[in-house]
Amino acid sequence: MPEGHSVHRIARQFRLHFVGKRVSASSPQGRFAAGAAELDGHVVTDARAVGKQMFLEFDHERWLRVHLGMYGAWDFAGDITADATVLAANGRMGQTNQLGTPGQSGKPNQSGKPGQSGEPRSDGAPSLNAPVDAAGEDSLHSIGAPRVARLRMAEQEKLGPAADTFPPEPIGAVRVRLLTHDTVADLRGPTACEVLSPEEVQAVIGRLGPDPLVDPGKRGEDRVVAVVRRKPTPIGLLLMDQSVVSGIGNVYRAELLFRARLNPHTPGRDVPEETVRMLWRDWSKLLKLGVQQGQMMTMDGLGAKQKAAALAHRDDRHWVYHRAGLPCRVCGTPIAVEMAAGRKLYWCPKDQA
DNA sequence: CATCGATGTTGAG
DNA sequence: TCAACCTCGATGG
Repeated sequence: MPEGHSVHRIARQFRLHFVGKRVSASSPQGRFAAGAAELDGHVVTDARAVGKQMFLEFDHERWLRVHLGMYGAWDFAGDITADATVLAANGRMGQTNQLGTPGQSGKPNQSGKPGQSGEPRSDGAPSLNAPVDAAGEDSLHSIGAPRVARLRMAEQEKLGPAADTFPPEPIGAVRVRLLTHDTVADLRGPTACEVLSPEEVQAVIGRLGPDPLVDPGKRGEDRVVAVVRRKPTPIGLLLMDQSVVSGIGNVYRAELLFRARLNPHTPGRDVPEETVRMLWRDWSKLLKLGVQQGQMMTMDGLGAKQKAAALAHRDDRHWVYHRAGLPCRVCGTPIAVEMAAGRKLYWCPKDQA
C-alpha cells in the first residue's frame, strides 16, 4: 500500500529506535526462519529508504531488504514515541484500547515459537515497559494504567491497542520480529523480505530510478529527464516505473499529472523538458510534505477550511484520485478512470486534455 | 458475516 | 495480460 513517503517514515522510525541497538531476530510465522537466524544477535547500523524499498544494515555486512507491497505493514511496540499529531488525526487501529486481550484479534496464528528467543535478561527486569517517563505518551492513552504503546506503520499510521506486556504477542502472521531491549518491530505481509550482501543491495538500488530524498537536486532530475524524453511510453506509465523514478505510486501519479495539467497518455518523448523537470520538482515537494505530515497531501495551497476537510476525510484529499465520475474540482468535468497496466488511472479529460 | 478491492511487484504464459 | 502473493478496511445483506 505505501508509496514513497511511508517508507521514508518507516526508515526514520528504525533510525530513531533501532539503529545502534542489538536485536534478536526471529520469524514467528516461520517463513523467514533462515534469514532471521542470520541477523539474530547483531546490531542495526543503518536504515535507509529508496523509493518503496527499505534497507536495514547490520554490523556483519548483511542487509535486510523489505518491500511492503500491497498489504505489508510494520507494527512497532515499546518505546516508540512518534508524531502525536498524526496519531491523533488518524485515530487508533482495530480493537478497543481495553485491558487484557493480549492475543486479541481472535487469531491464534503466531503458533510455532511462543516465548521467542531473545528476551533481554528479563525474569525480574521490568525493563522499560512501563512508560514511567513517557509523559507525552500518557496523554495518548485515556486509561491510566501503564501500557506498552503500539504503532502500525503502513500507508497510514495508527495507534494499536496498547499491550500490557513487553514484548507483546505478535498480531497476525509475523514474517520477522526484530526485538531490542525496549522496542520491537513486527513485519507482516511483505512482498519482499530478504537478507542481502552489500553488493546485492547496491545492485538493487542501481536498478531503481532516482528518489528525491536520496538523489536531491539536479542529478536526479537530469536522470529522469534523460530517460523520459527518450521513451515512447505514456508518461502515465513512466511515472509508475520504479526504474525511471522511485517512490511514486498510483495516487501520486494521478495527482502529479493533474497538478501539471498533463494528459497521462502523452508519450514521454513528447513531454516538454521543462514539464518533466516540473514533475520531478513537484514530486520532490510532495514527497517531503508527505514525510513531514505522515500522510499524502496533494492539495497544498488550500484555504484553512478546505485543508481541514482534506485532512479529516480521505475522500476530500485528492484532486482526481479515486474520484471517477465526480466533478473535477477545477472545471466540473466528470473525472475519467481507465485501466492502465492493471491499475486504475484517474484524470480530468478537460484540464488534462 | 461474506465479499470486494487496494496506495505493488513478480513471474508465468 | 493476468494470476498470485496475502492483509484488512469498506461495503452490503
